[in-house]
Amino acid sequence: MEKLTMEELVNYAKGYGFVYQGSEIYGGLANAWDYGPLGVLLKQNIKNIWWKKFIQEQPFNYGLDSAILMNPKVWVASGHVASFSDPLIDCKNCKSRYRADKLIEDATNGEITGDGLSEDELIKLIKEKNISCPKCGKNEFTDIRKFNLLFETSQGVTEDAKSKLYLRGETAQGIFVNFKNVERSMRAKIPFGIGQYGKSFRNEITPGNFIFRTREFEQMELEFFCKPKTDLEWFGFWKNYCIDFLELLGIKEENLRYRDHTKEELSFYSNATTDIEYNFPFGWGELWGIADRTDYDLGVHMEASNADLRYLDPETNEKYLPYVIEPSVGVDRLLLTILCDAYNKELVDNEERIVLKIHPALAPIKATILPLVKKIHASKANDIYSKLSRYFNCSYDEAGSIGKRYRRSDAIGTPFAITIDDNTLNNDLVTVRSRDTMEQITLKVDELKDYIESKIVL
RNA sequence: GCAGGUGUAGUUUAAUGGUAGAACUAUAGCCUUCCAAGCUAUUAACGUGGGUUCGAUUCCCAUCACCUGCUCCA
Repeated sequence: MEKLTMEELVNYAKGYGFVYQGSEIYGGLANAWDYGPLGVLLKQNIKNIWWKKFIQEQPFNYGLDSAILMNPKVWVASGHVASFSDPLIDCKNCKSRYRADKLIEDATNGEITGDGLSEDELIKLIKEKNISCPKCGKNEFTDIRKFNLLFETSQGVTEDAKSKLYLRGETAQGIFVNFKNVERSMRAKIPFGIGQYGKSFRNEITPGNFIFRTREFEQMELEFFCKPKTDLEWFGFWKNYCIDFLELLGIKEENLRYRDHTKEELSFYSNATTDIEYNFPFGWGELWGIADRTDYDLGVHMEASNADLRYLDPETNEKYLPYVIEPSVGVDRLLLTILCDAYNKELVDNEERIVLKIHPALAPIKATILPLVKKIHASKANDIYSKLSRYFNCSYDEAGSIGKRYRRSDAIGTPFAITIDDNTLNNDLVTVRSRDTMEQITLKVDELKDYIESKIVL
């Protein structure tokens, strides 16, 4: 197959009800996308499988659903209010845009870092050092404009009572502030983890590439708390666990790569970070970041809130601030990855067939029920549909030739097509046709539920 | 945010200063006992807003959205 283009994928996603452009009839809203009937099912499946593998099947992990609106002090303490606002500066001549601190850093070959400097200080430095635009060489810059990556909103009904709030920029902070609650109420012992999924919001400077980078997005985050000095061991454990997870979902290995951050790249608080990248139609992009965040997050919250977030080890009576391993992934990115990876075009008898080869556990529709001849078999087919849809998402299709209906279900990744014919009316036997192999087997109607359930468990 | 490109049914496209033709898809019916068959009918489009003009989908301007590159990227 030729390399899939983003345009083709966007058309496909729209045409089959996975993802639509947001607010489309009003001309859209930049980088806003809505999930359609199949998209929402796929997304739910992704989240459920993540929850199953990262929470349900891990005896030491707990789930959480924290609020999107939090006390703004959380975001001050976490550093998001300060470092989420980049000091941006434009070249008046060629209109190129730079981050003022980066500009200084690059121009001085790293001798001077712009970290922690005020706007005035940055401007002063640029003038003093006679720093010029790397693109056109002129040194006429605009004033610094702050670009806060946190969305702001307000709470309170009257103007006076208005108080500024932020929409959360990540779900992780909701976990950190609940660390003690979970530890106490669940009698949790280190090491243990807290995971949740939910929406986050960032005023990205440059969103784009379909649902890869949007301003409203959904994350699945796990914060795993462990004893200091065991952090690198656990980092390795979760890194491998994430890689295994992607393999389990059937993501092709050749489309994945793992990039360990170098010392220079690491955030100042991080001991280790690995990016799992996927080869998207637009190039390699970060899918999953696994970071050893040390005790940075709990530390800043302990200091800012005055709450004692230390853990008392019941065996050694040591009191310490746990280290945190954070394997955190974007739901939308993972969904995009799954669509790109599973999208196939095949020639069958010189006719093109679109097949979405996703794992049956991810498939939005698990089985489609097809009466071979509408007039004769529709009633029986409806009975079977009612029966099976109690257990999983099914569809029913009586329009067009049987081959056309097979193709339609292939295109949305439905793993099984169940055909009802005279053999069903007389002997309770149905034909089950597989999406991937196009092979057919005959089953008793009563065996259908167990057969399909056995294939959709991960 | 900058530069370039694109914008006609769901998709792919045609033509035109006098409001648009098709193919595929879809829907309904006929036919049909297992891989996009056939026949009949039907729905459906000039991104939005201005301007020029008797008249604009077409020319001009603005805007919006998407694509590519740059920049950015917790």
